[in-house]
Amino acid sequence: MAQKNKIVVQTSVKDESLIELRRQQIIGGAVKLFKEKGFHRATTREIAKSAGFSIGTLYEYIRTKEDVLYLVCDHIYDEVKQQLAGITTHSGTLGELKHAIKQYFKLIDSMIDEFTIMYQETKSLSKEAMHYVFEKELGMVSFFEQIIKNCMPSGGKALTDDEIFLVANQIVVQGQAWAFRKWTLQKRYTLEEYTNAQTKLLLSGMIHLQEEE
Amino acid sequence: MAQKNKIVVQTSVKDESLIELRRQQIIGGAVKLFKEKGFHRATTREIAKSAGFSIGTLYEYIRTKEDVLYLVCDHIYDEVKQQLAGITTHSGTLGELKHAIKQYFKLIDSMIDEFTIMYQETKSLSKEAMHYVFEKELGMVSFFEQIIKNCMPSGGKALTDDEIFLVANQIVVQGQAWAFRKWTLQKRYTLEEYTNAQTKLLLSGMIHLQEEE
Amino acid sequence: MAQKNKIVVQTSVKDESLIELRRQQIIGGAVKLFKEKGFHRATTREIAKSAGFSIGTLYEYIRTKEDVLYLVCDHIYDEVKQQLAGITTHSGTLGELKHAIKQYFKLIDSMIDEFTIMYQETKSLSKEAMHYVFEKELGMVSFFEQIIKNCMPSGGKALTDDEIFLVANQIVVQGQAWAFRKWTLQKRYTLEEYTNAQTKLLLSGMIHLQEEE
Amino acid sequence: MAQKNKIVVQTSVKDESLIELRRQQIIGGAVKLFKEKGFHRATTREIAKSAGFSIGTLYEYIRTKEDVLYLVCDHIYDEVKQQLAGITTHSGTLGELKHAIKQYFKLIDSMIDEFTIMYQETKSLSKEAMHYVFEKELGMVSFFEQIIKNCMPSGGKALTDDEIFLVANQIVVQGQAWAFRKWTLQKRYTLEEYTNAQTKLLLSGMIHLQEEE
DNA sequence: CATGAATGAGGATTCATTCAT
DNA sequence: GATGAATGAATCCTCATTCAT
Repeated sequence: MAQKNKIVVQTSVKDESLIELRRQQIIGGAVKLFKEKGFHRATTREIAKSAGFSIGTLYEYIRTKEDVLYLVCDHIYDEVKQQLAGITTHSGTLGELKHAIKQYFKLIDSMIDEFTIMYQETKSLSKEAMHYVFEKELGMVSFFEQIIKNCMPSGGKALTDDEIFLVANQIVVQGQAWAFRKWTLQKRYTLEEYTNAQTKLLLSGMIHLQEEE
Repeated sequence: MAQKNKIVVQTSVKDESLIELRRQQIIGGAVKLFKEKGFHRATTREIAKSAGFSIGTLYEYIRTKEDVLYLVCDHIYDEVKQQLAGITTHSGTLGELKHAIKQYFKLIDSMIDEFTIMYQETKSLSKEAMHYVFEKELGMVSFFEQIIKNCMPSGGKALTDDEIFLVANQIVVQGQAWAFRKWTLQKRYTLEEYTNAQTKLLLSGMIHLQEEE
Repeated sequence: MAQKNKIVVQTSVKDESLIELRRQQIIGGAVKLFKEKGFHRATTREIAKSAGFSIGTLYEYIRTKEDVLYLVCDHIYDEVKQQLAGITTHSGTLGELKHAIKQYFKLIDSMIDEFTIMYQETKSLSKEAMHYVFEKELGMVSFFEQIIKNCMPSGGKALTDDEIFLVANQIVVQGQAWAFRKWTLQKRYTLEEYTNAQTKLLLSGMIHLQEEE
Repeated sequence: MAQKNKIVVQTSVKDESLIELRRQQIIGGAVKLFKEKGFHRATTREIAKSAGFSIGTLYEYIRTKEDVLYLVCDHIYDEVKQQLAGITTHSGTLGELKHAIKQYFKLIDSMIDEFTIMYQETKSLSKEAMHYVFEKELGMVSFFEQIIKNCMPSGGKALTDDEIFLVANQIVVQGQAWAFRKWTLQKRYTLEEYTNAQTKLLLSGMIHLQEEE
């Protein structure tokens, strides 16, 4: 999940720590707003207000409205990256994979609004920013690919790279599914139950994959 | 996947068959446009033009721009419903499930634009329309629930309803994932390969689910 | 109240009696509608519907939307003219004036909607049509001028033409006032009471006018 | 003519004195325009231009086009209120009434455009705003009721409340009549002459009212 | 004669962005 | 650095009018 080419959102303000503070305010305000009415229906005035300052000030820290969306998306990945980074025990056991999944699902649940926004508004980003977001996506997939590769029981036929890729995708997607479909999944599962059930299903499938042939 | 309370998009035109024709034109034009620039960036004038007539005429067949989005969403489900309806062989075998998945994935691949639009713009619908779309979603899930229930090998411990629900959700979500992530999945898999791999993984997991305990 | 230069509303229909019928329908429908929402807020579609036929048909009997307004205004004056024509007893007494006022007020009360419309929408007419309406107004004033002139008690100093004109205007205006201010006048007066009180006040003032000097 | 519940026209601008300034500009521009083409035919762009700024700016000071009309109506009453307030000498003589009438008629003559607009476009206001305007109307009537009550010569039978109300209405209406009918009245009377003649007629009638019984 | 589908100019309103204070 | 008033392009939607059937 290496972070490269972070796109720079231009500012006319010099004080770096102030920039950081204001951006946190912008992101916070924007997330609340975007969740409620979506990126397009939220006005810059509202974003500024929700962030706690005037439009004039908002525009001291961003160049265009789209920047706000990018800021939000970027922030999510930073968070994800940071959180997942601390997970891997490098024990190379199935337990590690289970743990990673659990943490990932937890993370998503705690940032449901952010994730929902990101996946629904991504296409409103410029090609450049969209590309950056896609890269982050791939980073998450390869994070899980790595763990899977390391934890597969050494005995038996190894999974092919493509199979590992598929499973990693599954994990990432099913995590996102919790964000998008919480409204219905919740009726039957708590996050914990959902996590366990998905994990069981996934690992079970994964382990028996080679035998099926 | 029973269809209930279809929301009526008001028209000031009386000729039913003309309405049908024009709406097909609207949907066709809108899908092309929405895919390209998203619902919000597409103007009503563009929609009309893309449909092949004037805004005036467009507004004879819809009430608001949102109606166009609803028309698109509704059309997708009608298509899905119709296509899937012809699938089930009622053989009650695993083969039936495999077949259903295959057809569903095929269907999604053939309507990728429409699906992408629907999932990204859903929140721009009115509460009422959104509810209707959600219902359709649930319809698809229960379609697969039904097939799964019927095809599980009779021997062995039966899956619980919640487990069946989870697997059905998996299928629906992984189908959608093909639409959203085709850009990356495609690099490694053709649709056929993706379908096979996913099916194998899923069935494998499902079948061994009870033994794991 | 001589009627001159009636403006012709062009028609593409030949049958005279049909034209008459359709126009009555148009006027009837329009009055109802205009009262409710005003000339500008009423659409031609609504007018047609309210008249009982399609817009296509409506436009067979008028050239523009304004024609409808003119039709309504013209109709009112025709009615007023016809009704007042039968009033004058030519007795040349104060009783005649009283009677004329009473009938005029009655007439207005029975056509309140039409009058209200006419006075509020007049300026939406073309210069030409507006001029025609103004002429009709003057016709009404001179109708009363005539009666006043004839009924003044021969003894005493005669009223000047300007004074007669003023009184005639008073009558016309107070009649209209009943239409515009019925919402408040009604709380204290029935039409009959209002008529009597106004008449008393007016005649009283008129009669004593010369003595005041 | 107590002023209650002034309806608030929402603004997104905070500087109160700027609001006041801009509103005066809006009212000024609007009156000119409305007089010329009526409320409905005047576009918001024209209003803005006539006021001296862009539509964007116009909409910083109003919410809807109707607000402009309300602003105009409200402004008229404020003017009337202020002007009439300074009139009453509280001498309780007929002279006071005469003076009040004279001032009122003068006021109307100086605001002919505004009055004409108000009476012709009132029905385009929302129920709420219309109600407010009606209230102001009543305020004017009771202003004159008060003066009449105080100035009637103490000898002789007193006028009933209903009669006073009627006379007050007369005054208000005949003032308005000068605005609506200036086009014809002017041919025979200057404002001064009209005022005198009307006053004479009215007072004459009023004074002799009781004797007539 | 009657119908109603088609048209598109026109109008109200919004909102991202700028810039003087 | 912060503010918020000003701007006007852009957008949704309406509706008078026409014309083919």
